[in-house]
Amino acid sequence: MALQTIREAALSAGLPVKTVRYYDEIGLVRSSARSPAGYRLYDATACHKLTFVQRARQFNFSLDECRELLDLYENRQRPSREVKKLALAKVDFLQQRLATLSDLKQELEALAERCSGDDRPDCPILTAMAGDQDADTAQRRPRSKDEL
Amino acid sequence: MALQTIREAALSAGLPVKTVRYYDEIGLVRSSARSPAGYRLYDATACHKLTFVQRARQFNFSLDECRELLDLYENRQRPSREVKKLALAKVDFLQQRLATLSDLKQELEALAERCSGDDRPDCPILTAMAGDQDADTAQRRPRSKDEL
DNA sequence: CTTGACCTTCCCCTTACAGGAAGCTCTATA
DNA sequence: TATAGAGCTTCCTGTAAGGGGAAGGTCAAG
Repeated sequence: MALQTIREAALSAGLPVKTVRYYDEIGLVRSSARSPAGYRLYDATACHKLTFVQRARQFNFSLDECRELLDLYENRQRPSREVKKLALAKVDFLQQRLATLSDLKQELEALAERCSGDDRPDCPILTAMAGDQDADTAQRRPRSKDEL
Repeated sequence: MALQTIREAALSAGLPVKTVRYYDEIGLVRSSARSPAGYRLYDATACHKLTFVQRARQFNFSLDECRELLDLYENRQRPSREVKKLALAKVDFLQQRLATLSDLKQELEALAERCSGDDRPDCPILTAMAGDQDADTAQRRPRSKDEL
């Protein structure tokens, strides 16, 4: 298979051109060569890596994690243990996030349910946010690092 | 109640000082005054607003949404309808996120389960990301805007 | 009088790109 | 062969919501 332009490579991996250029720039997936005019060129291996990263991204892995996974994938000696570790860590992460979001949704749903949603101004949602009932609970739960 | 320094206000709202300064800077919650030396000073109302925003943030509202909620809260004429609309939109948003993350977690869990996780290098996780089975599915699902 | 805690502004860093400007290159068509 | 249009390049700016830290002013206590 011949070398591909950035557009073709991006298309085959299901990524925007800008993203592919970015991956090259940060050294995550380098273009395999440059044309005399300076155009990025991608061979089959590079295209493959782009696809790999695209999939890993769909599984919610960060670019740094993708880098690790690519390394593991490329290193034919790596033990599957390490990959599994990464995957399970991600599963844990997702589990946490799910629990938090689920709680959040329930609380918000409950508040919304008690709101008349008409022309009257009384609203339990605003009251809940304005009230001082658990001012120090907030202290103890200062917005976890892992956003969302 | 006397005016409070930024630290005291931050503490009472359960927010980092940097955050309170940031809210002032972007005009979300302005400090009510400045000391002769230029120190930010917060009165009870300002502190109240900080707490309000902190709570709204815990409910996953963006700063822009917090601004809207604050407006609604301050405007004694607003109909509760608008607040409810915002809340329900957020609930919808959370619902979407939950569904996506849940799917993701299940897929990843399934993959991890099939990985031996030992010294051998074969790993279905990496295989799944490297495989070409649904190269165009990726095309049709080009990473939704609503991240995570 | 000095130390240490607190405050100020200013600037860069983060994630993972998107949008756009200025300018070069390639191809197809008139 | 000239030119239009698509495609490529680099560079710059912006996003959300602050965090980290430098340089420097301020305040209360010992």
